[in-house]
Formats: sequence, C-alpha cells, structure tokens
Amino acid sequence: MPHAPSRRPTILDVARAAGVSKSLVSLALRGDAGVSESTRARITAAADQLGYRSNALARGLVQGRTMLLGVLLTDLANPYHTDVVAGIEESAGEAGFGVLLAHGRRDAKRLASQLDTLVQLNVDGVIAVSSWVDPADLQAAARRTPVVVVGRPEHPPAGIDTVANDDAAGAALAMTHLVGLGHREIAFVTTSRRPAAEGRRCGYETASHRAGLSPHTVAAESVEELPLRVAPLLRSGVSALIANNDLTAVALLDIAHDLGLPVPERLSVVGYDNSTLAALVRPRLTSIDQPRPELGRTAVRLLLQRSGGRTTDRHEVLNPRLVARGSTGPYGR
Amino acid sequence: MPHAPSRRPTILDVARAAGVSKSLVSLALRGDAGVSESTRARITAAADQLGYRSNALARGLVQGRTMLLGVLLTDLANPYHTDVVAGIEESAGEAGFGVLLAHGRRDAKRLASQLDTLVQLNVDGVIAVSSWVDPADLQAAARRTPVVVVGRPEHPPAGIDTVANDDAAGAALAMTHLVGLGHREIAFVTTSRRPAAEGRRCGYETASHRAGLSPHTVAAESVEELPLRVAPLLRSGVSALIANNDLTAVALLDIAHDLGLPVPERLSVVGYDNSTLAALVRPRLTSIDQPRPELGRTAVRLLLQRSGGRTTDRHEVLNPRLVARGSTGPYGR
DNA sequence: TTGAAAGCGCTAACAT
DNA sequence: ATGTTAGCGCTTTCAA
Repeated sequence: MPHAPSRRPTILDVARAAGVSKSLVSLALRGDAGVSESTRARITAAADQLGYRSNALARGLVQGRTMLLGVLLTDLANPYHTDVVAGIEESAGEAGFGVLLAHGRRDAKRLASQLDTLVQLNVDGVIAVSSWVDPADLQAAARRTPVVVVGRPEHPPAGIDTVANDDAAGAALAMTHLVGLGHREIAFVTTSRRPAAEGRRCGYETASHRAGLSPHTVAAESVEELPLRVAPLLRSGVSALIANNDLTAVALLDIAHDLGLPVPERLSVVGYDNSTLAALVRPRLTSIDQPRPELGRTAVRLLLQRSGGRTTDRHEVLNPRLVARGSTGPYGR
Repeated sequence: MPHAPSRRPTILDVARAAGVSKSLVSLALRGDAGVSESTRARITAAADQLGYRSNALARGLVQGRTMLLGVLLTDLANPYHTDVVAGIEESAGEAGFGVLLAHGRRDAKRLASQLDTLVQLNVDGVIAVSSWVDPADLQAAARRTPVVVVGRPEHPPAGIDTVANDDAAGAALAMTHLVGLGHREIAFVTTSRRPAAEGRRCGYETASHRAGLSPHTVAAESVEELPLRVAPLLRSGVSALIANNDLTAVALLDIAHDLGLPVPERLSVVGYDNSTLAALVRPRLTSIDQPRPELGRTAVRLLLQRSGGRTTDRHEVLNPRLVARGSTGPYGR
C-alpha cells in the first residue's frame, strides 16, 4: 500500500519492537558475534517488519568515514569514462566501498561545486576522471580526503596521485603501425590543446624524428574547421593521418569520403581512445586503446594506499595498445 | 603545503578561533541576518583560514533533509541518459538541490544496492533513469523518499511517478514520414523486448493498419542475429525499415551496405533516440528524438510536487519528434 | 549477553 | 546580537 513517506523507522523503533536496547539492535544488525541467536532473530524480524534501513548520515557521522568513494566526471556520455568507472566500481566493491558519481561538465566552477558536495559528504576519497578540474580545487579537497586524478591534469598539484595512459607511447604505436605499412608522409591532426592531445602530439613528433620522417601537425580549433585545414595536407601527398581522438578520426573519414579518397586504399587513419564509435563507423577505425578499466582499478588502489597512510605522491602511467581495424592499410596499393 | 588529511576543522574550531559560540558561527556562515557585520567578518575569516567546510552528514542528520537528489542510472555511456541528467541537473540546481549519481548497469541487483545507498544517504528524492530496476525495490524506496522513473518500467508500481516519451506516437511519426515519401512496404525491426521497444512496435502496427498497410515485424534476439533475419525481408520488397533504436538502425545501414543496397535510394531507415550516433554515421540517420532534457526537468518537477505533499501518482507522457536526415528518401527513385 | 551513556558535527529553539 | 542547550540516529566504550 503506497503511503506518504512518513517518519523513517530508527534503531530505537526496532529496539522497542524487539524489546531490547538500541545498542543491541546495532550490534545484532551489524552481525556482531556476542549476541544470542534468539535475540538476533527477534531483532532482525522486527527490523524487517518495520522496513528499517540504517541511516548512513548518522553512521558516517559517528564513524568518521562513510565507506563511499566519490567519482567526479566531466562527461557522462564519453564511453571512455564509463569504462574507467567500471574499473573503479569493481575495485571499490571488492574493498567494500560504495561509489557515488558527481557530474560537472567541462566547467571548472561546476566541477568545483560537485567536488565540494562530495567532500562535504565525507566520502573516503575522490577520483577525478577529468583534466578540467582546477588544480587549486583539487588541492583544497586533498586536504580533507585522498584525491586521485585519472588523466592528465594541466599541472599535477602536489598532494595528489594521478593515473594516466602514456599518450606519447600511444602515438608512437600508431607511428610504428603506419611506418610498418610503408607510409612515409604521416601527419598528426588534433582538435585540442589539452594535455592529453599535446602528449600525443609530442609522442608523434618524437617518433617521426626517430623514424627519420618530418612531422606535419595540424592543430584545428574545432572539428568544423578540419576540412579547410586537412584538404591541403592530403593534396600535398600525405598518405596517413593520426588523430588526437576517435571523434576527430571519424571527422577525417568523412572528409576523405567527401574528397573521394578511399580509406584505407588511398588514405590511412588512426584514432585514439578505441571508443565504441571506432567499431561502429565504416570503415572500422584503427585506434589506440587505453586500458580503461585498469586505469580505474589503479585509481582505487592509489586511493586506498593514501588512506592507508602513504604521504608521497604517486603518478602511475599505463601502456596503451593499438587495435588494428579497417581504416589503415599498406601504402600506395 | 600538502599535508596528510588531518582532522577536519569543525564549527567549534572556527568558533574558538573567532572567539564566539558555535551557534553564531552556524548563523553567520549560513548568512543569517541577525549577525553583526564585524563578527561575521571575523567568523568568515577564521573559517577561511582554517579551511573549514561544513559537514553535510551532520547537517542532514539534524535537518532531516540533505538537499540532494539521487539519480539512478543503468548506462552511463548512453547519451540519452546524459541529456536527461542535464535536464535534471538544471531543474534541481534552480530549486537549490545537488545531484548525486549512482550507476547500476543492467543488473537489478546492483541497481537495488545503489538505490539503497542513495536512500540510506537520506537523499530528498530518487530519479531512476532506467527501466531495469525491480519494481519491488522502487516501491520499497518510495516508502522513504519520493521516487520518479524516467522511462517505461515493466509494471509501474503504485506510489511512484513516471515520465516517458510516447513511444507509440514516435513510431507513428516514423510511419507518417515514410508513407509521405511513398513507401508502402515498411517493416519494424527490433532487438529488444523491453517496454520501450514494445511500445514502439505497437505504435508501428497501429499506424500500419491505419494507413491500410500490413505490418512486418522482425524481432531479433541481438544485433548479431540481424543480418540473417533482415535479408529475406529486403529481398521480399520491403523498401523502408523502422528500427527500435539508433544502434539497431546503424546495424541495418551496415547490412544494407553489405547487400549492396544504397541508402536512401533503395532502402530508407529510421532510427529511434536521435543519439549522437545518428549525426555521425553515413548516411546521417533519420531518427525519432525524445525530449530528453525535458524528461529530466519533468522528473524533478514531479519529485518536488511529491515532497510538497502530493500523494496521487502521476504518469507524464511527452511527445517525441522526427529529425529527418539522409537515411530516408522517396520510394523507388 | 545485554544496557546505559557519551558524543560525532551540526541546527534550532530558547535564553540572555 | 550572542550564548546555552537539546537533540538528529547512530556507534562505541564501559558497566552490569
């Protein structure tokens, strides 16, 4: 029978119903050993009957911890984040922690307020899956609870651990792949100046020099601007493109299509992130895969180490791998 | 200077630092009128200096409310959910509420435990953006806090409000569009038996009959099974397909491509959800758009009405609209 | 094995 | 304008 949410039953209601003290109820419901079976049965029965649920606020207040981890997200829709969150949830669950998500978009102010919400809730740690949070805000939060950043913050502030994939190594993987296919004129195309994109660009340029090739980098302000910037490149004989991410890569596929350049016969394209998109578009996108769940699991591990007393900062870097699909092929077929 | 998160300063620490009582600190920090400017200044200074942040657990405990709304999600990666969440965050923010997300995948057990976490945290309401939550769990939650479901639960349980788009109307929009283009043999292709897909199927069948056409429905178990089920249909002269969602529609585009059937010249395809995917694939997908942010805003409105004392259940239905793109064209061109 | 009592950090009603 | 006091619901000594 749906009735208006009346006053929630408390431990005291259960105690009265079972005819015991409230401390005994607390002990019994948490499975303490020193409670006789008969009383425990009576107590659980009373609790069930009343529909009692413990109050996490009160518990958190008295225990000084909530057994909750907070995760701060920039972008829900990004499947990259989803997989990282999956890894976080897995490891957190194993360690007995619940996971609460807060969502701040690409807006430092929003993110700060969400971070604050989490901190005020006394979560036992915060994982920021975002490079958009203001370092000062992260540091303020880190004075109250362990903070780990997944990704590459502009300037990793002191007191904070980070986990990221090795962007430079990922770009180098793309280069090795393309050079192995016989390409010599390989360009890097980016629509972002954020640290992740910059890391990839650096890796690309280093790998170019190492392979004895001269790098061509196109940095567009937006996806819309790409056709204008990329067309000359393609006319100049570039046969392969490395994009800063899959979204850019898909835009490049589109441009190639519009120019009548078949992919991969005349042009090879490599994306970054191996998002679900990569497996959906035609041709399937060759892409660099970040170990996303592993990033999440590592973040939780770092968090627990912090709670455990570590005070030195750790910055973990995980290796990406290349997933070859249909958007790359041998040169000059 | 990053130091180990020591004991967080409390209102009492601030009070001592400012040389006042703790109630005055509470009043001052919350902007109560009856505090002299000079003391207020002293108090805020002390609070800033100590890096004081109020404890939401304690506040929630004493006030009996947290000013937080909980949102239960099935699938973070789905951009549909993202947009609904955006609407929720907008309306919640205007009403002074924070938003906490919990993520349970398509797993009733996980969802139940996440729902419990939110309820135990004493959130002031829960919005379940998911049709996968066990109705019994929803009802249990609804005994403690207002609950709104966005979407179409299998059997809407009593005591719970819902908001959904009108799936039947959406399918009818697709029919009108295709019939207007001259198509006569139009099939509905689904990979799901969930209420949303069923609603769309019903709408399609009703619209077919109304247009004097005979419906063809293909219900596949999975996307993988589609080619086998759809090929005969296409051979039999069907010239247009309505998919239960965009993912299915994209799979259909692929199948058409593999069969050498140009879209939209020889085959028209309509998706459902107008996801970001729809604007990325080639050809761009004509799709039915749900008013996603509006769904979220409506959910918050319903929630606030409940908190405000409404006890009767409300079930809002919002109208979708068709977004025409390149995957549909006139018959028999 | 059980109960009484203190207190987590805060707000709110009631003094002063 | 400021201080005192009594809880919110729970865990946690400490006694019985």
